[in-house]
Amino acid sequence: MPELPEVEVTRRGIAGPLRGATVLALRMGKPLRWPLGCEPQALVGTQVGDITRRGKYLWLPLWRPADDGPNSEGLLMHLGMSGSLSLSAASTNLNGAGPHDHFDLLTNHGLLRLNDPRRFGAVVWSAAIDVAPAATLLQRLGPEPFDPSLTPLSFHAALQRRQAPIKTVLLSGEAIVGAGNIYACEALHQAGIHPALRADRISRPRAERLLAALRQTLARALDLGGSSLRDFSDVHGASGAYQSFAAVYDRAGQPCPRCGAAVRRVVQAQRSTYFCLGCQRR
DNA sequence: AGTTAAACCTGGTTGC
DNA sequence: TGCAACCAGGTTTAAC
Repeated sequence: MPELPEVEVTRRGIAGPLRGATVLALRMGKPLRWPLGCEPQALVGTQVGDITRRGKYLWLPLWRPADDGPNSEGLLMHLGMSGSLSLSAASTNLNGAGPHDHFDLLTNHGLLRLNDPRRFGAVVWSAAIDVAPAATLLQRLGPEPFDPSLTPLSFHAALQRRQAPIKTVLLSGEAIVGAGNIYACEALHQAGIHPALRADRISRPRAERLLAALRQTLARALDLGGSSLRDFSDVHGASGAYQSFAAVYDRAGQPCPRCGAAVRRVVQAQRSTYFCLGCQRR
C-alpha cells in the first residue's frame, strides 16, 4: 500500500508524539512477514527515541535508561502492501484490537497500532540499526530520492548498469528508493519515458528529466498527504489526496490529461503499469 | 550475474 | 445470488 510519501507521512505523524515515550506493553497479533525476533516483554520499560525512515522502512529506536551510547536497539517496521499505523490516546489496556491489528505498542504517550490485513508488513527487533537483521534489510536499498549526493550523473550511471525495463528498475529501488507502483508510473509519464524502455538506453538528459520527475512526484504526494487508493490513512485516520491528481495510475482507458490519448495498462514483472503511448517515448 | 517468477496473505471487485 | 477469477500501494527468496 504505502510508498515513500505514505511512509513519511506516517513517520511525521508518530515521531513527535512518541519521542521520549516509555513502553508499557506490547501485543503481537497474527504473524507478520518475519517473527519479532525478541521476547515482547523484554522491551517494556524502554524509551522511544527519534523515529527515522530509510526507503519505505521505519526505524523506531528504543533506549534503556542506563544506556547512553550513540546507538540503540529498536524496531524496524515495514507497512508492506496493506499496512498502516495509527496512534491513539493512551489507554490502560490493549483491548479492542481488531482482526487485522497485528502489533500494538502501548506507551505512556499513546497506543501505536499496526493494522495490516495482508500481513506483508513487518516489525523486527534489532540490537542496532547497523547490525543484522536491520542492516541486512537496509543495505540493499539505493539512494534516498532527496539525498543531495544523488545527482543526475550518478542516477544516469546507475541506470546504465541495468538492461531491464526502466519501470522494473525503478521498482527495484536500486537506482533510487521510494517510488512504488503509483509514483513510478506517474514519474515516467511526467518525464515522457516509455515504461518498457531499457534502463541502459536512457540518455543523460532523459535520466536528468526522470530524476526531476521522481522528486517532483514524491514531493507533491508528500504535500498532499500521500495517496489513498483503498485504505491508506495517516496516523489520525485522514486520507491522502494525491490519487485524484494521478495522470495515468489506475486510469486505463481514460484520456491522458496531457494529450488525450487513452491510458493503457500492461503488466511488467507481475505488476500493472499504466502509461500513455502518445506522450511516453522509447 | 542478471532477470524473471513464486511466495507470502486477505479482501474487494468483476464477470459468468 | 453464488462462486470463481482476478486484482491490489511490496519485497524477499527461489528458480531460469
